[in-house]
Amino acid sequence: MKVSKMLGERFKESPKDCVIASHALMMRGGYMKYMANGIYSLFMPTKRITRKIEQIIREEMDGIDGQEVMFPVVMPASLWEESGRYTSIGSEMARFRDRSGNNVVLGMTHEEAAVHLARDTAKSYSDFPFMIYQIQTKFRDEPRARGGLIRVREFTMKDAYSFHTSQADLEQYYAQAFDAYNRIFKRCGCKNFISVQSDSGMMGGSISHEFMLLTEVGEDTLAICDCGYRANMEAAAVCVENEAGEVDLLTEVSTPNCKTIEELTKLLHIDAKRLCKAVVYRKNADDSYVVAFLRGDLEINETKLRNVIGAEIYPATEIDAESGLVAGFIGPVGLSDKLTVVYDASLKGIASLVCGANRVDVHMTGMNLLRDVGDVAFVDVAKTFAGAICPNCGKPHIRIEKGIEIGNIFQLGTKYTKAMEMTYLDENGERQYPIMGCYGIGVGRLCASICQESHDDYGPIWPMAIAPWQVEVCNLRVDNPEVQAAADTLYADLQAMGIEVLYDDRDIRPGVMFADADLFGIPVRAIVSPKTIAAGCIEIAARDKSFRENVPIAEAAIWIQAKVAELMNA
RNA sequence: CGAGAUGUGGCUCAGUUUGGUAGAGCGCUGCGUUCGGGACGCAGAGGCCGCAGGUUCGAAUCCUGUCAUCUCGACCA
Repeated sequence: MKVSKMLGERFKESPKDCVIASHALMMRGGYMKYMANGIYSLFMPTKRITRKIEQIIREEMDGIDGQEVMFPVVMPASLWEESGRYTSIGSEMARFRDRSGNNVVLGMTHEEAAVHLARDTAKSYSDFPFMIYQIQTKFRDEPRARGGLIRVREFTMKDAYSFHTSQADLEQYYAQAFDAYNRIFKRCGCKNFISVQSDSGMMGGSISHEFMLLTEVGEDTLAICDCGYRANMEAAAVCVENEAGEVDLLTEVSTPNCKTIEELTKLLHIDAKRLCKAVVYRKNADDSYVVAFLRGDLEINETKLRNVIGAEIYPATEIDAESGLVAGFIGPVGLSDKLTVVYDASLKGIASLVCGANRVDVHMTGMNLLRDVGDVAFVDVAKTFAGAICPNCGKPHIRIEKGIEIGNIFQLGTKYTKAMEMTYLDENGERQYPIMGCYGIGVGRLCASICQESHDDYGPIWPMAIAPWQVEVCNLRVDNPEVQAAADTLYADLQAMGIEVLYDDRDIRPGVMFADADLFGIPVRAIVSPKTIAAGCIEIAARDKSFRENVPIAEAAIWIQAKVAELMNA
């Protein structure tokens, strides 16, 4: 490809709305064009990168016996009504009517379509297991797109669905998919990525993992321990150690205008770890109140709370008087039994707590949960924190990092096959529901994430395996016949060898050409210029500055070919 | 959906306080001089100042509404 013929423009200055490096560089480098919120067109270099990523994904999916299929983008609402998600999913799913007035949806995930495709053909246990996948456009009407291709509304995704006749078989395949994912990200050139335990969210199911590229600009927060424990903050279990302390009498104390943990600790001269803090939420469904009690120094993890309650909730900013709740003075003793109340395990084992007395300006000391409330069931709804005790090794070594979710795998179970009546006959002639797994990778997000991980101030540094081209030939002086001839020849020779070459054949100043080359981020650069041609050489340099050599013209193409091969296998 | 900020040629911005012929740099076109890290000179092209109302002799500038974008939060396979 000749740069002179390629559509796209590169800029010296970052577009003002770009906040993270990958977004700014991909806009500056002419990789994509903004069309609407979370919707972009991709220029040729990006399309070439994503095509390579898709090919790597394809090879690895085929490698674990995946069958590539294609599901529809537009699906009838009736299919989604079967699974119950037509109503359970909110406005992030785009819905409209076709010309006949039928409700249809734009696919944002394809479990329903996968079951629909498989349920009439896989009728015998001998048809199992199998995995089907596709690489296709998804539309999710996200409340807030950001970070360029990191979070968009329309994007390309590889989504895979496996079907099994036993949990053991699913788990065995899940492990294979896990390994395949590790290979995919490694082959794409990701360096700092890990897998973490995750919350299953709207997908349902039990066990799930997310693959995270560790980066400061990541949207997800992760709890990591040196022992190997890794979890998304949303799913991270919290363990705390409590000193029991002395049992004391339940006593009311006057605490005028003392509503916060900080004020209480100062007034009563106690550690926040001795406080029983109340956090109030309301259920989306009926606005009823949910009160969560936890240790004073901790915070609520709303995702875990949501899972424990089994309902959608929102923080209660204002509290109605008839609820019996007195903001700032809420305690477990004598609460209305109409409330949903949960106790976090962080309160366990403390003999004597300070809590609200459910009256204005009054707290209680000496509260003992077992004695004063009863044998409460403790749950885990606290948010983990740096220095928390690792649920795996028991040491206080949890650290918090940020990551971008580049892929995920779920053990779905029978949620969809049951809801949509997909059955098969087992060895005994009995009707059974297949067990499903699903596996996703966002292609554009992966591309942007790799840019985020691998760039400098001047542009992306694409790994060889996914670089839009393997080599860029810079013709530094088109007005010099010797240079022109050598550059033309090198371009032709490399192409004849099957190497992917971008040829900058423009009549521009060297500084501009170098700046653009940095933005192209192509791993190997051949610079043809009067400076080295006089000595019969072409300069060959790495985008990441790992090498820079003058190679005789006659050997340049072979030299480059070897270098490309070396970097492909790196 | 709440709070804040911003909308002026393709890009980055000035001009808005105090209303008076729409500006700069980069980019683009032509000519010339240059040529190893975003050169220089000359000559050009390109803008209903987000949109809609209003105030005024006169609005990019003041008022009202609205839309969009970004940030924080909410939300999010």
